[in-house]
Amino acid sequence: MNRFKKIREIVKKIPLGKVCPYSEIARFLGYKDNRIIGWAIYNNQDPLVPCHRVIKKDGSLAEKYSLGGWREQKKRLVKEGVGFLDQNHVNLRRHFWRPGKILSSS
DNA sequence: AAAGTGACGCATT
DNA sequence: TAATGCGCCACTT
Repeated sequence: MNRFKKIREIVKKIPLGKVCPYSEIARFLGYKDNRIIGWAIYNNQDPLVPCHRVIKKDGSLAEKYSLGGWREQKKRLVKEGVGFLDQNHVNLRRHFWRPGKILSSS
């Protein structure tokens, strides 16, 4: 049931300085609809959920970042050391992370 | 209770 | 190459 909750749990596990695409989270949890990831953190006020580390698969940021738009999101990421190739494209080569890493790291 | 809405991503046209 | 359609779930009204 609480897929949203599950999703947020995953998002919480994204390490500092890393980013994770919506689709990876969805796939990890067995969901076919990537949109639910965004919905799960839409208007999310929980500071424990680093929703700014969740991005689109091509590295671009969601335009409707709830806490101030993608520019704010970018600011947060840069602050964590995440590099950008373009104005709204994360350097996935360096900062890509996927939920599966939880398994290999523990 | 039913319908609308909402941070995506891929296949097809 | 760009635009459109589908997938499919929880929350709000």
